[in-house]
Amino acid sequence: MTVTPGSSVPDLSGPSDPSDLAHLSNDLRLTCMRIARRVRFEATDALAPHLFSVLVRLEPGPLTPGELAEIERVSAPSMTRTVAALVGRGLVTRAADPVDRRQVIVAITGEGTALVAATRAQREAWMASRVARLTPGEQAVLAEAAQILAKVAAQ
Amino acid sequence: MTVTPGSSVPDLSGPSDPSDLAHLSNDLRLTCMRIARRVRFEATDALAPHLFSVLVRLEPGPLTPGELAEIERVSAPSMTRTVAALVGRGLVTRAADPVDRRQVIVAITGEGTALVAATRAQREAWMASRVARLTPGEQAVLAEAAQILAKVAAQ
DNA sequence: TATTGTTATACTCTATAACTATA
DNA sequence: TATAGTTATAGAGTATAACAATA
Repeated sequence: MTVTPGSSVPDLSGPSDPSDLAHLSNDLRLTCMRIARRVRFEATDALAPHLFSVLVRLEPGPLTPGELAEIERVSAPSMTRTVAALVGRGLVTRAADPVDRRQVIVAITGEGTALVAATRAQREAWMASRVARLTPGEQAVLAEAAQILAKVAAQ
Repeated sequence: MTVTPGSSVPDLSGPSDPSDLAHLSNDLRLTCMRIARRVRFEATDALAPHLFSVLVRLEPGPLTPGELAEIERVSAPSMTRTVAALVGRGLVTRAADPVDRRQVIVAITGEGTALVAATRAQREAWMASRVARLTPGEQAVLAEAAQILAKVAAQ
């Protein structure tokens, strides 16, 4: 590695050879997967992953079952069941579309929004408590890295 | 944020108030989860997640079904099925323990090892191709960040 | 009698195919 | 005739409870 381990001052010349680059990308990948796993694991998820995922999709606004099935990449019958489960828990509502009555409008309820917020808060608390223990210098590096990683994820 | 967005030189004073810290930890968490998701999604996994996970556990050495069930946090009957599926694909072998004949020794095969290696290479390639597009300065920041994040994950 | 692992049975989530209602 | 969604049925995965083999 061309970067000194443990130093808080990054070597801005960056990795000098392909081997370093391979190590870096692999370390990053593994670390991100571990953190994601820990975050998911620590949270006492009150809802199964597929139900929670749909709930999050509905936060910006109502969608039809067909749209949800496409976004979540599951079949239409699967989404019918998933929506039914969420309706049964009072987390979403189903309503007939007034214009095209073949369609159904699925919308998140106040209870659903609250559940998503609570889960987010729980996951955020896990991460925040760990980041808070780092030195200001380390936090600054992570602040930089967060923006770079966001670009990587968006590619 | 006290850190200039887009700058390649981190502000080593770090976030100055709790709100920044909350934002940072949340950004990091979301970004890590997105990258983990993308990596898993992009890889054309030839094996279901639970099968792959067991295979990885067996890489260091053979284990019994009971040990695997505890590590993977599933029931013993579930592990019986999982091991049977892996045996059916030729990825692991089952053998009676010569000492305690109640026990079964599950070991990864050459084919199993090759499959794990191929999947790893695929996942690494996805990440490496994206990291390679970054500037040397950005890569240097990520190299620093990878070490800090590893500490966070290990906590 | 305790332990290791398997078989029996049931529940959940998934899918494809067939069906209903609407356009 | 085409489209949106649901119901019918089947295939994996999970679990608990009952069982067989071994210590």
